[in-house]
Amino acid sequence: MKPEQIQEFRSFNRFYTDIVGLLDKHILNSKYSLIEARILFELNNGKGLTASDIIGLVDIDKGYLSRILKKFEKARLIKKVDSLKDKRVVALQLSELGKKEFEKLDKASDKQAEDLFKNLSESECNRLITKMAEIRLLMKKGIKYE
Amino acid sequence: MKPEQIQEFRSFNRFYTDIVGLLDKHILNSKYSLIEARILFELNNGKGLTASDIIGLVDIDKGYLSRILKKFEKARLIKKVDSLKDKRVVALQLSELGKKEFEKLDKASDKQAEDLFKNLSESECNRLITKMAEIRLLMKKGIKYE
DNA sequence: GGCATATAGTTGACTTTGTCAACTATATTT
DNA sequence: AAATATAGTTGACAAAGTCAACTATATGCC
Repeated sequence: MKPEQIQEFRSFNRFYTDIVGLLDKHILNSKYSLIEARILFELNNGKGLTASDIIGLVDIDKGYLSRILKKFEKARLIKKVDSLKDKRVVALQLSELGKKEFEKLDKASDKQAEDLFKNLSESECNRLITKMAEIRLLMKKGIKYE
Repeated sequence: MKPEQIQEFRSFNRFYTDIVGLLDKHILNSKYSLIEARILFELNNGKGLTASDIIGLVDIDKGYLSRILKKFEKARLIKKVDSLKDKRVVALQLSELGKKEFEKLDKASDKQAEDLFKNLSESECNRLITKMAEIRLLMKKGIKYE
């Protein structure tokens, strides 16, 4: 990759992470931290995940995660179900309350995205999202063989 | 924006921030935190910035920034120059050492980007970076009237 | 079977990062 | 010249994240 391209990439990163950072900051005037919201997302997304599964999905220290999950359990957001075949592992499931809480965050994030792009026309939205999907594909290809 | 587009946007955000998060994490086995590195970047970029300028550029609490700058000064990375016309403000300048330290971080980031994309062809790199620039333009347009 | 090694998750102790409000000093407004 | 605003500092604190030791169970291998 050429030096100017690297500069553009890094400049884009600063720009993009600043924006996402502001969005996250705003959402997170909710009762959940960014990482907690992400864990709720993953729990909603994949049923019966274990703590180890989550670590594979989000890059978090296992001790830290353990405490977050304990907090979630205490707040009745999740249920822990002991695995039968392996007594070390527990499957995690969002409770009804947990799902409701997740839905709230999810709706708020949707709303935020909608607001963010409210000045773009339909065709601009199309172009934007198409480009994001393409970037993702290209980057996945780039990363694959690491 | 359509619901599927919002989903794609948010999914892209998770993907992209995960990657950038990993890159940052790696760089930051250096002696500087992410925010410190960003402040060094801004100081290198704009000469004679004040603390307030930096707050305008990076979204940081002024107390927190004050301490970081004090730390930089102690480490001889910056010089503080009292403004003549307004005795409340101090202009900040990277020292030679500060510039050297910044260069190290900067080179490491460049290298990281280069490695990240080493499996992409020249034309793929072109497409990728072009799309990033386009996304930035579109998003800036979207945000402009907030 | 029985020992060595690996994995899942928990806990304690700790560091780093970030927040908030009060405060000093100077500048600006009225 | 009094009131208000701004730049930056400081103290006290809270939130986020790290690291290693530990328990319990599982797996590989002789």
